[in-house]
Parts: sequence; C-alpha cells; structure tokens
Amino acid sequence: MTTRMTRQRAAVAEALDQQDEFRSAQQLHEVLRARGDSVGLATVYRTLQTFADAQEVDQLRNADGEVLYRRCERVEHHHHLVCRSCRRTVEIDGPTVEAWAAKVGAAHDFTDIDHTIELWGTCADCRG
Amino acid sequence: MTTRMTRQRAAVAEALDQQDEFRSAQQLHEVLRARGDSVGLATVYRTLQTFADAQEVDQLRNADGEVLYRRCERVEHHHHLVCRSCRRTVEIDGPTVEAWAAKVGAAHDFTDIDHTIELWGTCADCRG
DNA sequence: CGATTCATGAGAACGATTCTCACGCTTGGT
DNA sequence: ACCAAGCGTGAGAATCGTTCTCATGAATCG
Ligand SMILES: [Mn+2]
Ligand SMILES: [Mn+2]
Ligand SMILES: [Zn+2]
Ligand SMILES: [Zn+2]
Repeated sequence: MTTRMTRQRAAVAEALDQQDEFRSAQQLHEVLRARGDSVGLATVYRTLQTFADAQEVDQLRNADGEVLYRRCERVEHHHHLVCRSCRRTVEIDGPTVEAWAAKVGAAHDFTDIDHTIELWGTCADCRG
Repeated sequence: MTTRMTRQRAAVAEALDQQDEFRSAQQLHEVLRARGDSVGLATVYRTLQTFADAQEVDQLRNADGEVLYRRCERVEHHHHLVCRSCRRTVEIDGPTVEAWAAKVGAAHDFTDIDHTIELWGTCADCRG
C-alpha cells in the first residue's frame, strides 16, 4: 500500500512532466534511457500503471491499441483532442457530453456508467 | 479488390448475425467451430477486418484492449452502450455529441475529426 | 544500524493479432 | 462445362505490447 520513493519513480515522473504529448511506455522508456536515467522497461510499465491508478496520469489507446500516457494540467475528469500524427493534445472539458452520457445510461437502465470519449484529428502544424 | 463468396465468409456473416452482443474474433471462431462450420482463426480475423472496412460490422475495444465486433441494426453512424459483464448492447444515436465533437475540433483548429465515444455500464439483468 | 518488505530488472512468458506461403476454390471468359 | 488466373484459406510461425517470475537491491522505520 505504501509508495516508496525510488530513483526510478522520480525519473519516470520527471520524464512524464517533460512531455507535452501522450507517450507510450516504450517511448518513455527510451526517453529515460536517452537521458541517462536507466530504468527497466517492466518498471516503467509498473510505475505508469501505478500513476494511472492514482489518477496522476491519463491513459488512452491509439488506433493500434497501444496505451498512451500523459500527465495532464487539470486533475479533474476531462477528455482529449489528440493529433493523430504528432499526438499534440488539447484537454477538453465536456459538461455537455457528461450529461448526455449519464442520461443515456439511465434511460436504458444501466448503472455504473463509464464513458470513453476521445477526439482525434489533425492539428494545424501537421497539416502544413 | 474483389470479394469472392466463400463458404468461410458466409459462415462468419451468419455467426455474426446470430449474436446480439459484441464478440471477439476468438469468440466467433469458437462459435463457428461449435456449429461445425470450421473456419481458420486467421480467416476469421481477416474476414472481420474486411467487414469492418466495408462498414458492415462495428468494432470497439474493451478495457483489456481486445477488439470486439458486432453487426448492428442501424447502418448509419452511431455509438454504443455496452454492459461490462454480459456485453448486452444498446445502439445509441447521439446528435448532441456529434455536434459537440465537431465544434470542439474546429475550435482548436483540428481537421479530419474522428471520435471514439462508447458508454459502458452494468445492465439491469447483470445487476440481479 | 539491522530487519522488514516493497521495488527493481533481465528475461521468460503471454496473448491477441498478423504474417507466410503452399494449396484450393471462386470467378470470368471461352 | 472447361480452364486459366489469382484471390482466399489455414496451420503454424512470427510480432509485439504488456505482464509475470524471482533473485537481488534499496527505502523505511524503530
Ligand atoms: Mn467525461
Ligand atoms: Mn458519433
Ligand atoms: Zn499534429
Ligand atoms: Zn449485462
């Protein structure tokens, strides 16, 4: 239950903070390696999962099914608009869809409604 | 580019039609095997992908990252409310979120907006 | 300064999906 | 119907992201 502070966790947290875009565990592992902060791949996976469980990082899947992680600005629940090519991310606050999702779930007598809402597009920079 | 009619394709299509819930390629493969319509697993995967490309089946990923397929009633774009435990599915028409997604994308100067919107919950039957 | 116990990491294992490629069947023309 | 052309098939190998194993290392706390 405890969460010991280790060099590895600090390194992963720092690498995450340096990223603006969503990154995969393997990408972050590479970032760490390049920085000289050697951390085992298994540890990167474990640490990211720990952070995600603690709601300290957001995670989503790209079209290929890879899990991507990002430390967002806002800590409250939100969604993302992600560039398909560079992964530039905009944090989206969607009260409209929150209400919609809850209403639809209730209307069909489903409980514990959870929603997956992510927007993908091509950002201005990647459009040339 | 052609699409030859084979016993395997007919079998996969038929197995899909018998399902009310979202199913994985492996589950459908098992359904086929149980029916006596033996179809290779690779063929099941290929056929489902072909159907998906042709917009004849919808696909989504569950929390574990597995891809699930379903032949829906409505052929037009829509979303789903899926039971986490039995996968019972309700097809959702969401003009509200369609507009929201488009607006958000445009507001941030992203083009070719695509959205992933799926609702998960526990259906009445699975709640006991 | 120990003792305790969680954390780490190299490599094996996993599991869904894709790839390979020789063989067979659908198809379109004759 | 007959045939040639080439798409479709399937068993097994290969991929690849992710998780597991387990011996070793390090953080924590009295
Ligand atoms: Mn939301
Ligand atoms: Mn939609
Ligand atoms: Zn971009
Ligand atoms: Zn259910």
